[in-house]
Amino acid sequence: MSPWKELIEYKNLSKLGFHETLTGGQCFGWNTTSDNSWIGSFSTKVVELRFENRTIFWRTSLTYPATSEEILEYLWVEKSYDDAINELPWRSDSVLAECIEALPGLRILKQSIDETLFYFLLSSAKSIPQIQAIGKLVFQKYGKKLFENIYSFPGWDRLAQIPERELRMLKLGYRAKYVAQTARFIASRQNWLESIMELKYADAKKQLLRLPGVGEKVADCTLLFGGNFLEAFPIDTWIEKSMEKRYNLNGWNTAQKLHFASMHFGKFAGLAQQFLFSAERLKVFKD
DNA sequence: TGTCGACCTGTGAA
DNA sequence: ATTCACAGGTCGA
Repeated sequence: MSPWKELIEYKNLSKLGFHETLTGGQCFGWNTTSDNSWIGSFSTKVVELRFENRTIFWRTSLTYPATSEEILEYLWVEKSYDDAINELPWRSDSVLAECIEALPGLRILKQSIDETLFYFLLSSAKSIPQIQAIGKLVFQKYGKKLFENIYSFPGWDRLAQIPERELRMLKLGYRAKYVAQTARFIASRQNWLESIMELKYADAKKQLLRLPGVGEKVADCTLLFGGNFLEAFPIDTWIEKSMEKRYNLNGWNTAQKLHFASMHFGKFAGLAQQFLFSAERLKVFKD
């Protein structure tokens, strides 16, 4: 590992918000190394981050290094994040205001779409630690070793060569079929997944829904966390409860809730979603 | 269009 | 020890 360096001093960031960003279920490749540090990888670059006195420090692997610019981009530490927060309707929405106040600096990471799709194909009826665990088994067996205990995403072309039964042995359960079939779909269409990012949100979502194992929720997670579509608003069980309880949307169906989210939260609805999700999960509200 | 059970497996509470 | 519900869902009837 390289020596520690200062990445940025960042006053609108809390340890909780940062921790939740890295381990709260939008990504699955980070592990805590101490009370205030985390190690993980993105795009085959290995990085350790530390949060201290409102400052982020970083160091990187010597064989798979990242630059500070790449880390800042991955973490969405840019003015556009502050602008996005500013555009959310927290001034007139006390629920959202409370979430943002409780989790300063919570953000959407800029992950790669292929790896993000893979993880969320595994996500149904699994807890966050389990998604992380079974994902890691696949990385370990078919990916490249980047660092002690850190392996790379094997890629869809590689996954397409693996029989479903072999994936089942890695504890994927019925998700093995989703991964195997999706891998074959993607591998047989050159540049199909990457080209989705050039589309408009609605069209990109429509394309992803063609994949086996990808329903509305997984499609939105993939687009929000892996495609930088910040208007995507994944509705999972937590958000479902949040919208019914906090916004009195009992009896509304999914399409109606999505419409509400789009109207009320606007083009950064996905960021709002992350605040609502984490606040609900971490029990920020007294109920 | 809306509802319901099956689908794998692990974990934690009763 | 054994059961049972539930876990950031999707699919097909």
